[in-house]
Formats: sequence, structure tokens, C-alpha cells
Amino acid sequence: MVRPPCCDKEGVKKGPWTPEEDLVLVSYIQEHGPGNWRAVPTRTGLIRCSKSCRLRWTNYLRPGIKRGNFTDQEEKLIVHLQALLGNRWAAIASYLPERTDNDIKNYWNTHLKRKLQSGSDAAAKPPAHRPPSSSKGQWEKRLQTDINMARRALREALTPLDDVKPQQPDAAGAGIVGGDSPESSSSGASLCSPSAAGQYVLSTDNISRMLDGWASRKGRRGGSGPGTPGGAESASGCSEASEVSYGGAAVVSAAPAKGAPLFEYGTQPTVAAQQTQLTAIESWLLDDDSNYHHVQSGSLLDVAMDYPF
DNA sequence: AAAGGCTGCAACCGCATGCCG
DNA sequence: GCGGCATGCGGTTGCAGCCTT
Repeated sequence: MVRPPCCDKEGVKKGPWTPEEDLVLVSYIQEHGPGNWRAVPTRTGLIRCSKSCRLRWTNYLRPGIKRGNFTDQEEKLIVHLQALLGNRWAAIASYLPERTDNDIKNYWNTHLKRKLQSGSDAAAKPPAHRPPSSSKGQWEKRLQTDINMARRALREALTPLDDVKPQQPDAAGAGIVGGDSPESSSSGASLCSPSAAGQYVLSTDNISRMLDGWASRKGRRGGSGPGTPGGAESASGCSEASEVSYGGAAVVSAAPAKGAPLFEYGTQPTVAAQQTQLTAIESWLLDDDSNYHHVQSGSLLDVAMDYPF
């Protein structure tokens, strides 16, 4: 099926977004919520492709995105997940709610791949990716298998060796996956507890912070990009508990395309909410074995520290 | 100090997938 | 069941800033 381009290539602006465009987009989304991207350019007057708007929002303007300075934990988790899942960046990103798939992909391509290559053959080869010829059903089966595999392997990776018990591959997966796997929900909405994931902040505070970022940016593309709203924060290496919390990519992409957004504006999620997310991830990973001994404190990322390069 | 190469990252492109009439 | 539309995803590119010589 030959599809026309998603948007008229003529008369559509391309290239870096200006602060003004960002503001228009943010204002619109603040009012209407993300989704219905097709309508965004016409309603906002932006001379941009709908895809471009969506990308800009999800990769850059969405609140709660942490930029730059990947921590060791994050790095190792990415390496591990990449080995397990291959280049399924959206799936990987679902484990790092503050990071976008694009960010992770870039980081992998520019840092980790090289690091692993030079750092010997310690890194496992990624599994075969989605076979182009596989049918939808096969792909879903494969995906589910991958998820189960990832869960098991992650658990093993995150746990002392002598604690590892033999697993029953599919008994576990059925429960959590249940047709709403992290991947199948595009960015892993199911990973986080609805209460925590179902809301994020897009407050005037964020916008003003964003504008501060633009105002303060000089010379370089914001250290982490042109007019990077969070540039200053990320440059300082703030990797822990950014003050803006949210449901992650999952929330945005989980928002119904033609309906009310799932999130609530103006709510200020707490650190507890963030912890809930990680706890949810951990329990998701471990819930198929209630007797399983796993790390009692700290986050998934903490444990990932053990991953050897 | 200048030039050329390198690096990092935002954004684009095209295909895949999901949803709806 | 089919076709079309909207969105998601991953690969790739372009370019600004940094680094090295």
C-alpha cells in the first residue's frame, strides 16, 4: 500500500524549532493535551508537519524529561536491556521513564556502542530483531517471548547468582503482558502504576522554566540542544529526582488519540510517586515469583550497577 | 590563531502498527 | 474483512560546537 507523505512537504517548515514555536506548541498542548497531532499544525498555525510536532513534544518539550549526563546505572541498564531486547529503543525507554527513546538511541550510538566495542566482547550480542517477514501474530508471540526473556534475564542480572531460581517461562508473562506489553503499548504505559503514570505536570512553572532556558542559552545549542529548557539542569548532572515528575513517555503515548488526555494538569507528583513507578517496575519484573528474593531497597537502577561492561 | 576533523544531538524520513468506519 | 488515516518506531542525516593539530 503506497502511502502519501504524512504531510505536505511543500510549505512545511523544517529544521530546528524556535522558542516561539515551542511556546505555541506547549501552550496548545497545555490546553488540549497531546494527541490528535494531525490537527495541531492547523489549530496552532505552526508551519510544521504533525509528525514534527509530536516528535518535538515527546522528545523535547514533554515535562519531566531528563537530558544529558546518563548515570552509570542508566548506562548499564541500557546496555543490559539492549543486549536483551536489541534496538527496541521504545521498549528500553520504558524502563527509563525520564529518558526518551531518541535520547537513548543517540546515547547508545554515540557512547555505548563505541564503549562496548573498545571494551572487549563483554557485551552480549543483541538478539535477532523483528524479522521483516514475520506476521503480526508471530511478532506478538515473539515480543511476548522477548519480554519474558527480558524479565528473567533482568532478574538474574539484578540478583545474586545463588538466588536465581529456575523459571517457568510463560506462566509469568501471561499475567503481566496480557495484551498490553510495554512495547505493545508503544512506550510501556503498563509498566507504571496508573496512579503514578497517569499524570504528569505541565504547569506554568514548567513553561517559565523552559523560557528561562531559552533566555539563558548562549552560543552552544543549550548544552543539550537549542534552547533546551532543561539544559542547565542536565548540565549539572542532576540525575536524581528532578522536581518535575510525570508518567513518562508512556503517559503521552498512552493518551487516547481521539479523546481526553489521561493526565491532569497542575498536579504536582511527589517523590513518592516516582518511587512508586520504580517499585512498579520491580514488581512487574518480579511478580511471577512472589517468593523470589530480590533487592529490597533502592531502585532498579541501583541494582543495575552490578552489570559488568 | 586557524583549519580540519570529530562528536553529540535534534530532527527528518519511511515503514510498521493500531484504530476506526 | 478491507481500506484509509493517525500515530509510533527505528534508522539516518545535518549541523553546530568542540577538539586536535
